[in-house]
Amino acid sequence: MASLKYSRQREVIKSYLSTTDSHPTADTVYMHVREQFPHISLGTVYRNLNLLTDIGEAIKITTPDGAVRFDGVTSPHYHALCTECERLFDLDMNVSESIIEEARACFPGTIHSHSAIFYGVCSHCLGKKH
Amino acid sequence: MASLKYSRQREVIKSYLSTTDSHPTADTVYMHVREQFPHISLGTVYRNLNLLTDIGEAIKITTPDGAVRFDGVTSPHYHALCTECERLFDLDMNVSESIIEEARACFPGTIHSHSAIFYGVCSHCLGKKH
DNA sequence: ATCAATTACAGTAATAATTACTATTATTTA
DNA sequence: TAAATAATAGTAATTATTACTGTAATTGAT
Repeated sequence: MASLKYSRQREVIKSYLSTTDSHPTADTVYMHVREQFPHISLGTVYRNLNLLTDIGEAIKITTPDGAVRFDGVTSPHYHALCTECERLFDLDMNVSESIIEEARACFPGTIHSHSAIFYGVCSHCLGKKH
Repeated sequence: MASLKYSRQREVIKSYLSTTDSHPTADTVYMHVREQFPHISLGTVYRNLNLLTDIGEAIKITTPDGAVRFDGVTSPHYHALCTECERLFDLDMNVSESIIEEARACFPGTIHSHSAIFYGVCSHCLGKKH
């Protein structure tokens, strides 16, 4: 019960997420999806983004400035945030097993996952200086 | 110019942060600080928490559910979030240098810092089960 | 100590992001 | 094809945070 029903809106949202690596916010998703679905409502975008996150077909990333962004790449990976342009990048880097072991060793409980964000300046912004 | 002026309110906020490791939200800080300062306004709490963060006397941590929490411990450290009770813990664990090196190796830009949160179940919640 | 300049405050209004609600529409099941 | 269920659009409500404004506190110089 409470089974998932197909919806064209959700498919468009999913497909948009799968074609971008820009880690869009809900509002950005809304703007893009409206091109194919002019009458979609922002609430529908929110509901589906959260739903996709719940069923593991998207990842929700909250950056320190409070912005909530979505990622269609669901395999565990780290991110880099450019502190100049606020762009968020996927890092093509293995998730560290040793850091999990270390964390487990110093936390009196269980640890099942972790996330990390690296802060820096992207090559694009480095090029811009001077 | 725009120099910092003493305020008793800010001192009380700072002192509260220094005596707790509960990583309170702005609202929680507000509630506690009001015991000593019944007429303090929530805006003052927000302004000072952000100010303290800006001058490096506090750290702002945003958890995936969007909650913004503050930490009076300003030395770099990792956190563990209990997914049952939502409590946030400081991890007494060295910040990994190797993970920074790895990240630098695969990001075409500079990296100056990073943060990590581990997700799991704390000992208190583990004890509660069954 | 007093005064002028500046910063901070309390209290309130405004904003922004997200969620909740409701009547209607689309999808699924039988 | 009809009944049951879930999803939608559109709107209202909620929550967290910031902005505004007149007053109060702090500072630095006389």
